[in-house]
Amino acid sequence: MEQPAQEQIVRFGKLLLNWYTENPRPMPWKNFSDPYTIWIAEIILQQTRVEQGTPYFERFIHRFPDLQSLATASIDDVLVLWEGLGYYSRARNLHETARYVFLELGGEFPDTAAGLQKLKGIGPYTSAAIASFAYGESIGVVDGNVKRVTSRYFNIEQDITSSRTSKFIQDLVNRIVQEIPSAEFNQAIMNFGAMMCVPRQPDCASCPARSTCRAYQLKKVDDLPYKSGTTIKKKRWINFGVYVNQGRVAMIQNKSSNIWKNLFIFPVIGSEKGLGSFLESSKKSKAPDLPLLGKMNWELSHRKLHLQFYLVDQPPTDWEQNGKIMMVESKNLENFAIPRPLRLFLNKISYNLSIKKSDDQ
DNA sequence: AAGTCGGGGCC
DNA sequence: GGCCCAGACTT
Repeated sequence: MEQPAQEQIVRFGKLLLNWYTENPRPMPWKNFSDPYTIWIAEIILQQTRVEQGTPYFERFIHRFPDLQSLATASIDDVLVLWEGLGYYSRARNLHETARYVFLELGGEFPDTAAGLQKLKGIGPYTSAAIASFAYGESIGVVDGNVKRVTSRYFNIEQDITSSRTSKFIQDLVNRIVQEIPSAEFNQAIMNFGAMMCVPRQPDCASCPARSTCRAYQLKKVDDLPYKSGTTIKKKRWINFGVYVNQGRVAMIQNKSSNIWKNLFIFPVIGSEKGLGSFLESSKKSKAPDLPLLGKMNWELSHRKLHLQFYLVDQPPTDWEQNGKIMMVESKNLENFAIPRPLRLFLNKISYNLSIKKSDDQ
């Protein structure tokens, strides 16, 4: 496919810019222009809706207001703030990059997209976002919004998950920001995708771009963007051992799997290797002969987990699972980063924990 | 290019 | 139940 003509992309850019001027969308990180704050916001927003990420951004900036505060913090403290947001490697890379920029680069971020993209956790999208918003570089962002809006407006029929299509769209928006201020255009097209050109049932009747939108003219709005088939989620079964004593709960930091890496979990029953061995095989292990406290199904982006929680009545001396088991006071659990399903389970049994504790006293 | 990384909201 | 979200990294 060939790039659209110059006058087409300029018209497109001006349409979106006009729409953006009349439809502002206040977001807390727009009050900042420094690369650190913009970087934090963009990492939090990766694969995350603005509504979901906003409270995390507020808490994060309050706790780590500048590069030094983040670079000198522990990864466990960062993960506590990240709990519930998912994709925890983002927090790990965030912390590592903060330390690198603070210690090795003298606290100064690279001021170009190419330089920024060398940092861990910063890819094509985030480097372009920081470079345009913080430094005014003429480079376009390509995220899910941009792929959807451009594929519809210009009738791009190629699979948007392919790298060739991403490059085509990157070249397209890069041409636009040669003519139009990059920061404004990037903000405009993402807001336009999130508020007007939405994935399902967009309100094309009130869209200011419909008269020149190719998908609208061809009645293909519902068919674009095109995406190749999705992979099925594999099932996994995991049995956790819940050991409670004097109001304390046995927890262990997960080092054996990339899922929930460095978060704190219950020790896993039936494997000395911990969580990782269960996530490798699809076998449904034999149910242990123990009291079942609860069951829970939990879906990740690529796994369907069947979680079972068993009550264990003996100290977990033989559960050395690539880490050290610690007895955490129930009151202190909030200071640990814990996966969502386990946190929900803990909240459900917290009443029993306190009962147990008062019984012992 | 395909698989791996979370969790929530919407239909 | 499937899809999408201000994606990046690994294989």
